[in-house]
Amino acid sequence: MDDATGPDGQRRPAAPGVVRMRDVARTAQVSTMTVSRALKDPGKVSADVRRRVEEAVRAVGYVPNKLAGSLSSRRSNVIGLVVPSIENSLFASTVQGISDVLRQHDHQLMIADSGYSAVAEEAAIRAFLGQRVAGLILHDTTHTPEAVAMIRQSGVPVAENGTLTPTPIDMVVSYSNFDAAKAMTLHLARLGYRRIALVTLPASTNARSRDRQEGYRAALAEVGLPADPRLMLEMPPGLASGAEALLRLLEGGAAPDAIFFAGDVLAIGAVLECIRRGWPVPEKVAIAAFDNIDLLAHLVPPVTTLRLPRLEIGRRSAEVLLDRIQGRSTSRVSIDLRFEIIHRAST
Amino acid sequence: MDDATGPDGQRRPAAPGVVRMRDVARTAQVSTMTVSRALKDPGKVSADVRRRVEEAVRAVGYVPNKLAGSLSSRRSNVIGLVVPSIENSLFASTVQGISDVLRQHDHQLMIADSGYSAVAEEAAIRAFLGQRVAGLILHDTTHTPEAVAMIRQSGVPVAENGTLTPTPIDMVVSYSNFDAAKAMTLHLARLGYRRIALVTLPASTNARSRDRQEGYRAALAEVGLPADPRLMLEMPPGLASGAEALLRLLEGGAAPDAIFFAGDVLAIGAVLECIRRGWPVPEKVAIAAFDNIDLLAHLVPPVTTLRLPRLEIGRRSAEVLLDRIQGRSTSRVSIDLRFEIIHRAST
DNA sequence: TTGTAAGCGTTATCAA
DNA sequence: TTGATAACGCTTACAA
Repeated sequence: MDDATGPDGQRRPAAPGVVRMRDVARTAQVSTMTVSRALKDPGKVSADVRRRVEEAVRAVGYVPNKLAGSLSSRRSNVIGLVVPSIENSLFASTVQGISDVLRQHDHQLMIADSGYSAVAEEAAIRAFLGQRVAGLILHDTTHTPEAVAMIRQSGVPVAENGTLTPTPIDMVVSYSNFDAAKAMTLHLARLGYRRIALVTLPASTNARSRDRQEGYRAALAEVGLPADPRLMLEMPPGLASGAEALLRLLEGGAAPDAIFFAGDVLAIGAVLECIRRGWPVPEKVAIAAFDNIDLLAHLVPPVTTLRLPRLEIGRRSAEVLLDRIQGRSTSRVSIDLRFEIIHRAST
Repeated sequence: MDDATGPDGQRRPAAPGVVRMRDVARTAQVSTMTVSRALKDPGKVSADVRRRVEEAVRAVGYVPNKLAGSLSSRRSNVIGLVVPSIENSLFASTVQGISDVLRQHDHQLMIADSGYSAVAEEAAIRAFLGQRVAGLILHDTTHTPEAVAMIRQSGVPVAENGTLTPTPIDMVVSYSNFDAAKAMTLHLARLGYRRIALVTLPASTNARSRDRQEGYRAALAEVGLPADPRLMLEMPPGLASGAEALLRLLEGGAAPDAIFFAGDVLAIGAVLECIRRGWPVPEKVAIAAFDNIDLLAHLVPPVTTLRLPRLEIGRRSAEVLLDRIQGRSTSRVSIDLRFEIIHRAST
């Protein structure tokens, strides 16, 4: 057993309370290797040793150093997650799902946000790879070429979440924004609406918005409704934005009979504006939303929307990563999770 | 310069694409130490070497291994955060604030949620200490004794966020739940309301709720209003809960003229219930909320509430930790951030 | 079942 | 300004 005070090398001293495996080993009268075994694979040591080690761990207050462990074993138990915005509560369920699964499997979650910028995402990915994460979860599906190259070179498994992209880096776990927007548009058409407007977030920087626009157009084509460009609007996120979109559409020269708000909290802003003005929904105009925000069920009237598998996306993403990390699978899965239309009084 | 293929020790092979500092060193024709210097402190190497190293880094696609770096330097750039719930959007702003500051200072964020359980919080803290985080941010201010002991022994700086506790482990960055609840209650009294009800989340497990109840009582005492126990309610979180609280209070035998919802989205649920029933607010009953959720400003009527420094709490927490980590400060600060009453039409 | 030695990829230290 | 060497605290590989 070696001594902590080396002959010369005076490094930055460890914090006073820092306990190393060798301290446990000394207390338990065994080698560090035996401590290591007793901790990770208790079946491999004698009952007596196991007991002594456990006791020593408690006595000295030992917390194993994962940095050293991971460096040595070349194995990490940290997963890196990049979301466009931490503050946006739509992503919160997904993060919760990821966190739940990781906790059960003794893994940790590192999180960063890109502010909807691919360049910032690249920086976050580089930092995560520097931390030698065992896997990555990315909400966005568009990345800088450098980011993709780094990930490929590192060999780290990746799950992408934002939309069911046909060209994933590795694995995708999502629902189809195209299918979802198409399904809701068809639903509105089936209810008899003929002038269905679509409001999305700006599509130029957002693959999800683009997919939704295409799904909407596909639905119109399918039922033989004309695609009036005056009925398609792109708005910034926010409640006020939804109200503004409503007014612009209704007071323009080509008023819709239904508006499908396919983004953020736009629909809520619109319904509140209707309440404010005393406009009856759906008589004045029908309103549909895109996400199962709790509030939509409690608005007046309750709002028709899509139930998206946000939590499940998180859970499954974590699961497919763990499957790969723990060698249970080598396949590059693409998981299409299901959505559902929740019909309520607003349409 | 040594060779990667050792004489015998056949460990788990590194991933194919993994590049080490020695690869950069070989390419740039310098020692690893010089590469290390060129990367961390470019001023300490010659311009020529700097250029060669930079080029080599790019050529081989080198991403420094922080695990090895932190192990060797005994310095980490990871901060651990434990929140009660990831999904609860009230914490999202704080997380965003933390993340913003950390990114600017090249630090990473690890996040875990405790599900409002001190035992789960302890497990998360143990895991973080195992990762040798440089600092901890805890939303809760009540912890298991073991958790406190571990943190103390580790010497890691901690910032607590939930309420302005008089007995922090180390540092606190928060607002006073007592003062905030008191201020709003006084505000209602000043507006002429005489039967002011308080609805909080269950106080038995939540220090924040307790502080708010005490602030409410203190305000009543100060203005000489009686504290009618029938006017104090504890409810689980959620929109439906708010509606239920409203009905219970108004249809009980001791109807209030104002209700102060000091928790979660309770106030929103109550206002929506009023809209549903056509009850005029504040004529039928005045309603005040506790948090600056965007939606409150857009409801009908807009709801009086408190502007709490959620984002700022995150930013300041990260800042005081970094101050300590980087040796700019040794003091155990306690920061009382300010709140503000936003008076709107609902009261 | 237990221990010894080497090495994980970096940085601190000291010497040149 | 640069490099050689010894840690950092753990686990792998192998020997006893």
